[in-house]
Amino acid sequence: MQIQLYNSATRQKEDFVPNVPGKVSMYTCGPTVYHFAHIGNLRTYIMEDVLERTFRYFGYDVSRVMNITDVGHLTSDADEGEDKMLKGAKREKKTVLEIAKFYTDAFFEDCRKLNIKCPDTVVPATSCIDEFIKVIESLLEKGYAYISEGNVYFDTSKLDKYYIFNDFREEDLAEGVREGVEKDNAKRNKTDFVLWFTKSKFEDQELKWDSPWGVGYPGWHIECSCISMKHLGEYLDVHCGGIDNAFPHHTNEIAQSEAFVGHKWCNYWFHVLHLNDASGKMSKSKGEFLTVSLLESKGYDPLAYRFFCLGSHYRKSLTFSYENLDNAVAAYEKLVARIAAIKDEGESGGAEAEKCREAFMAALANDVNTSLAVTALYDTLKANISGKAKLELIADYDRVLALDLMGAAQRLKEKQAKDEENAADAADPRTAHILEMIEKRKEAKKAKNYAEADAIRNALAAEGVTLIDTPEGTKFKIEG
RNA sequence: GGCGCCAUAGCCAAGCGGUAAGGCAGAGGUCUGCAAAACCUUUAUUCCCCAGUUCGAUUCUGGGUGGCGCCUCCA
Repeated sequence: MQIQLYNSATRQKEDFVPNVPGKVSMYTCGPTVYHFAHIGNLRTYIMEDVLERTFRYFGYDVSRVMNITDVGHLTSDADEGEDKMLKGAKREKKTVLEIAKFYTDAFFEDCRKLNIKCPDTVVPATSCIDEFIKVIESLLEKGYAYISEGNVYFDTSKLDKYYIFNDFREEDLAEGVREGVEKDNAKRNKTDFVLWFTKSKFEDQELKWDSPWGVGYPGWHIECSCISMKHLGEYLDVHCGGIDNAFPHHTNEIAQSEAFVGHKWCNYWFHVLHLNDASGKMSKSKGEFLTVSLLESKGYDPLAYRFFCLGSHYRKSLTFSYENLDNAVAAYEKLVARIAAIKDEGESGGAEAEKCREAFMAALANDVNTSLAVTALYDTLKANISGKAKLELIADYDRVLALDLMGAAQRLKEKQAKDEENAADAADPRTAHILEMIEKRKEAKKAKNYAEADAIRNALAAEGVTLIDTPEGTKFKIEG
């Protein structure tokens, strides 16, 4: 089955054809590690993870690279013109590299909880300074870059076509739109950007390296271009990132990478739209700082958040609210319970099962339509096939959805089995107590003293014990 | 100011020229003394508004309205 992907560079859905048959090279812009990631950042990583898993599901051999931005950059959330990394370091009285390490670990811990597969190759920007310098030197040699007031700039006027994702007109570009971003008079063109800084905007820039142009640090865009080319070569299949990076970051990456290699660099651009809250774009400094840990502390399973993300398409902005999350939680728990109730019996596979699988694949092949893929999962649950075939399919789908469906169902079944075991274990004092109450309630019911019966049920409920009346008698469930 | 994306039931959301998927919530039912759980049934004469193209438009075109994003380092 042919995968189709929307390509931001051409603004249309295209057949996905990799440079090397059967192999996909994939680059993902990673986090800037000066603070915890919020769940909006993580939405992008979840959807990129689904993309990678989709490629693998379709049999591609995927090489995926992600950078870690541990070189300081201008802060923009509540911008005070201070280096982000340094700001984090000051806040926590640690060195910049300690901060980077701490938040890199925290990022991958969040990923682990969300079942986001760690990319094959993760590269901190600070480990590639030599590569950055080499590429910048080459760009200077080729005439695509110039030195002005100590900094090295990329000369965008040397390009036939600079804008890729938006059709801006030069004169309409507003400079310094964001607070704290000042107009740089050393640039020849409005759109030129820094490849190497020697004059830090910040007095106390901490991380600096020697270079042919003096002690300084690399510009932001060069980092991704170099890391990608170093690990994935001159021809890249897919480049991913949040939509906010389309301009200027990805536009600049294309400019410098193609100027460097002298030919087209990346074929497909995969941009994930933002998670918003009621007031708009989520940020680290505005409103509640929504992290995975915060959700966990409120009792939410991180995978319920993943399920929430899967319910919508990556190219549509998504609005977060606790109401919406609760909706996803209820749906996720119900889904797991339905899977746990499936009996593993009957024939595996079959023509009908294959139809289900094809519907699931078709959803993914259609520009990673996760919402339809989830629908395909529900349809499989309802399909007229054996329990065994259903379980096989669900386990198979979960290679992409990564909702730990089988694991969660297994744990639910074990819990149910344990509850039954507890119910049978009259030697346990708590169980003995519950059984005694159930017996009393039974007698009250027999005597049609329903007020008494309900009082007993309520008393047990207050202890976290839920009674379930079944034709075979009263069973109970202990919370937690 | 410019550029881009989006608008479908109470909520989330798919579909994008042939007469509105799916999920959550709700309602009704089976079961129950009543609940809970489970299961079954059900829930948009209509897709922001106005024109146009068409035999036919939620889907295409034009014009509005509203929301969101980007415009030098936020995913």
